[in-house]
Amino acid sequence: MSTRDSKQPKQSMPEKQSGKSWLNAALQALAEGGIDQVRVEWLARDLGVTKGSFYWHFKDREQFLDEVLNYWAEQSTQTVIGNLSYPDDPVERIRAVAEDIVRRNLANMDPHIRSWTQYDRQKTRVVARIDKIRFEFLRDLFRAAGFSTDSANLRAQLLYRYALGEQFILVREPMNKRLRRMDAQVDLLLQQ
Amino acid sequence: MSTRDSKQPKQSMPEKQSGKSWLNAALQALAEGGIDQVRVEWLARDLGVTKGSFYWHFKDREQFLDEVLNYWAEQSTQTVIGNLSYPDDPVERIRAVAEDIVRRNLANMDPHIRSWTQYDRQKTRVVARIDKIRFEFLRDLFRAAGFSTDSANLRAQLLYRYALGEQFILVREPMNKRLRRMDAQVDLLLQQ
DNA sequence: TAACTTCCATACGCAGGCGTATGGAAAGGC
DNA sequence: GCCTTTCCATACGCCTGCGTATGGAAGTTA
Repeated sequence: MSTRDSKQPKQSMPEKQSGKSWLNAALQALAEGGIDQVRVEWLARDLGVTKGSFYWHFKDREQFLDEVLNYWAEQSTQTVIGNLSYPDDPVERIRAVAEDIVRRNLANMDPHIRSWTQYDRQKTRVVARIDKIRFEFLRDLFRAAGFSTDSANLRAQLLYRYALGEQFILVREPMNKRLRRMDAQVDLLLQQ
Repeated sequence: MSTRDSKQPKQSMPEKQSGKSWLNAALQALAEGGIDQVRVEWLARDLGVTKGSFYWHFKDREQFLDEVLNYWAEQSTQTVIGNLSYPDDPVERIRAVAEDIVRRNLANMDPHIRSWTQYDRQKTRVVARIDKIRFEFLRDLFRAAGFSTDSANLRAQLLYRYALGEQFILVREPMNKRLRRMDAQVDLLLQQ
């Protein structure tokens, strides 16, 4: 799996142990200032170590960034599917998901990930895979709410891309107003 | 207006004359590979000249990029408002705009502009101004189509952000399929 | 305690991209 | 026909960030 061909460590998987802190630092830096801020020496300073550490854990910056994307993809699928301690009624689930989208707006990595990966075919495909998973999840919600496959597709696509677009727009409104608006928009999507 | 304090040229406004080619080259490079590809030496190579030209026309890269953004903003408002040789019926105008969004998807600068400006307050505000103009245009279309102000706001926001999100997603479908889908989605938005 | 592994510090070389200094060609003005 | 202005070429210095080489500290194993 790993490209590094050094001897296998004795314990189960200690490779990720300290490498993870680099990955987390990268995601944080990415969210704050874009991929341009993800520089090995800067991350090292953030982590209180030196480049020596980085180049022990990772081959080079390029491979590191690949791992960063995969790392995001992993915990991204986990979050979407894991966070589903949602209500039982499908309509209410749709509302809950929509509310989640609005609330987690600022904490969301999506716009940063997309802005970064937009110009790399490989990375674009990784993101597309995540999109597919999320879309199908949304579509199934609409189907469970009683919509036909075509109808559910339409609504899920509309909602998902709407949510994505939302994140790229500067919004100044207070949270409760945004939530009410989102609610009204979901109403629209729930019409037969 | 201009920050350069050299003597005023005799003719009306020749300053932009040759500077525009740099701005256009910048937009093209931006669309192809992101802001990272907008390097003065690379643009120079694209234009068949050297850096000497660049630093005659512009103070430095930073100010140049500011001008690039303003340049985009200008022709962006012109396009949105100028392209309105659209039909008379408001509903048909909405459809026409939606179709335009789908068709010009690839040619659109928006995702590249946003990916670039996302981490700069000043630039973000410039983009927000454009967003406002476009949104109000869309909202007025829905109002003209008979919707209340609130209702039109809702629908315009939904449509605009949907269109924005669309551009960040890798789409593999053929054009006519995408157009039909967009049509069905506009139907949804046009329900009372 | 000697050897080995793991993890990081230090120091350096190197390339790329920015900006500047300077000269020069072409095109008018007078 | 000179002088000025406009525009660009050439050449250079500099700084930043990447990667590498090497050593060393702490823990582990035998």
